[in-house]
Amino acid sequence: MEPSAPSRRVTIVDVARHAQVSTTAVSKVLRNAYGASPEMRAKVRRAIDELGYRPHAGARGLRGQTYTIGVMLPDIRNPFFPEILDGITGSLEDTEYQVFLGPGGNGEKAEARVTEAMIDRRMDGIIMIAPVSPRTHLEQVASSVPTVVVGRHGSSPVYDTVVDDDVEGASLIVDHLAGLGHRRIAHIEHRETDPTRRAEMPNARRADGYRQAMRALGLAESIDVVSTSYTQEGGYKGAKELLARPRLPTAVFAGADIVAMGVLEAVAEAGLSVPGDISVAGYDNTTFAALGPISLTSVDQAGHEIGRNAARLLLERIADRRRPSVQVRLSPTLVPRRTTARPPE
Amino acid sequence: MEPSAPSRRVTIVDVARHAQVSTTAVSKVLRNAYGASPEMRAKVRRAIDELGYRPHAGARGLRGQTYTIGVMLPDIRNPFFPEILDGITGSLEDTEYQVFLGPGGNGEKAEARVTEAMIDRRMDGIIMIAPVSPRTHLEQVASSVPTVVVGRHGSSPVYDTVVDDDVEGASLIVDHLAGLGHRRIAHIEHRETDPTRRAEMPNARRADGYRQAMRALGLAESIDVVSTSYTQEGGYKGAKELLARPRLPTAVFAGADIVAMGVLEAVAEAGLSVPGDISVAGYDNTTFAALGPISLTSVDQAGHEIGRNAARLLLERIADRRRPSVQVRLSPTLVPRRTTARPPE
DNA sequence: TTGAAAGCGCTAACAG
DNA sequence: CTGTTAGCGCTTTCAA
Repeated sequence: MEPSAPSRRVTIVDVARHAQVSTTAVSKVLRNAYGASPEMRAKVRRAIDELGYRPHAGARGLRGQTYTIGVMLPDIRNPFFPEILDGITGSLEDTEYQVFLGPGGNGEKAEARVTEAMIDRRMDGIIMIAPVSPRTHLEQVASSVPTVVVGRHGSSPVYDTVVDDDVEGASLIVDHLAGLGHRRIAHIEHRETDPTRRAEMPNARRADGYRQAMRALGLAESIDVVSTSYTQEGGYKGAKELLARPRLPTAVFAGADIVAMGVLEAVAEAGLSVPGDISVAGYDNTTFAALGPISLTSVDQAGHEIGRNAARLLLERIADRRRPSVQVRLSPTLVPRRTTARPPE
Repeated sequence: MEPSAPSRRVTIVDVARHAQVSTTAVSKVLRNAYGASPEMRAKVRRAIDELGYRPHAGARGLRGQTYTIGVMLPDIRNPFFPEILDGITGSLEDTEYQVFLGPGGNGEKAEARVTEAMIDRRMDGIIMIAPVSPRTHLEQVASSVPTVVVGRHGSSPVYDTVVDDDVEGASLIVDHLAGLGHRRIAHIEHRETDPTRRAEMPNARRADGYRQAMRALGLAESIDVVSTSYTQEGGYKGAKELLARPRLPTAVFAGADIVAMGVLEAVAEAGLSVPGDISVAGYDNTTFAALGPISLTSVDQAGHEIGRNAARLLLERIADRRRPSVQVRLSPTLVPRRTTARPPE
């Protein structure tokens, strides 16, 4: 076997010649386009199989579509994304479209690089998962290619959105804890200063949902929010701060599972037990939340459903670029586990 | 802002006109190719900036390169991949190349689909991470595009490889446990029947490494391997089996962290404590192994280094497709944590 | 050093 | 229903 032999690939011309038809005919068969008799289709398909022909996506893209969907993933480490991704690829695997993930890694700049790269490659559509870029950038992307934005609140006329209701998710947790008898329920949020992001980012909505739910339960005076970041360290620091309060909270609602991990660590260090002395809840129902030694009460976003909807909306928008934008909102569910229980007497 | 307005993009012709030069000149500047005076370069670059021109990757690919690198990822859930990915993207971010991930999901078929899609898009190179496909498929891919295979033992003349030494990693664990005083050290492996895969897949090498290390320590008669799968459930079942032995092992080396999670669960169910009654070790040093409540002893593969090497080899091979293939082998390190300790008296 | 012209592989527009 | 023709946006000859 030759190392990467640049042997000429089979082209549409080869197929046409082999099948004794025009390239146009082959093209029509490839695209299932109108204007080819059944016999011709059969003949062409046979030639394609016999020659092992595969169309060159780049060349197709020069005139038509590239049959490529780009998914921008800000943080591949986030254990919540695989579910969404499965939903997307599952919906697309019976289509001609192929999904490629662009690692959006490090903030706005990396996101911009990836989206530009997707546009440079004329991808037919883009799904942006929990982007942190300013809205103007999202709209700029959306104005040049069909786009669906996932995990970001607020709507735009130029892109469709799919979100899970973070306000509802937060109240699921608060209600659950209050139902167990807790009153001093604290929350650890991700610090957010930018006003647009305060309105659009899931973390901010969760904090709002917490406040709303507390008020609805008549626990307004117990509202206690610590601002750190959605990291294990953020959870650790936030919990340290809470554990220094004159009156300890009996429950901590961490805005994300990873934050809850830091909380568990700090609580253990303080010699307190979970859930005996203090209940802890997270958000996202990540893989490790379910692990035996952790067993963290959390909120499950219907990741698979989110992905399915995103894919569906994108296909619809590719088919009709000027239809009005759509917003899909899904509801989360509570997953109670062993880190939450009745407060100490 | 128009919803996805198909407004004509700036092309190389626009740039050429704006700069008052030929398209050939612009092309040369784009590719840093030989044959353009400094003044011309400056003029062209200015035009590019002024017009906000970005080359169409697909069109470039029709004659030259696509400046796209594909990374096939079999299982996006595996917490070990992000490190490798960071290594790859880090090495490539100062180049013209853009990385896209292909979700290889469900076994050979999905892997084939993704690699074909990458080839259809004329990606300039492919990195396959821990592929499960038969070697013939890997070689077929490699024969049509520069390829680096990561996390798979055995070499091929047509592709380069980067692996972490799994035999060494296994012996790190066994030596660690033996050093603590353990003699009855059992191992849970991933069942592998295919002979090529037994030789090439990391899981099989780990099992071999375990046996080798046990023999080297004179513990040959204590060798005890249970074959299940690299899943939490596999770990659970494997541990159940081990806990039914007439003489219990004092330590269990699980072939992967996720397997160790299942082991911890089974051990807890049996009313035994870790590491008091039984020590447990994993492999991969995944994110959750470090979490406080888990604190699992594990083996860290130098993921970042693996990624860096893979990217470097790929660029070298893209530059010279007929150079002899290269194999890089890196060494893992032990990360002792709280799940391993001296055996009970 | 520069640019004109051909062509990469495909699809769209059109004519038969 | 079928085929011919003209590009898509770029790189690569090859001549000037």
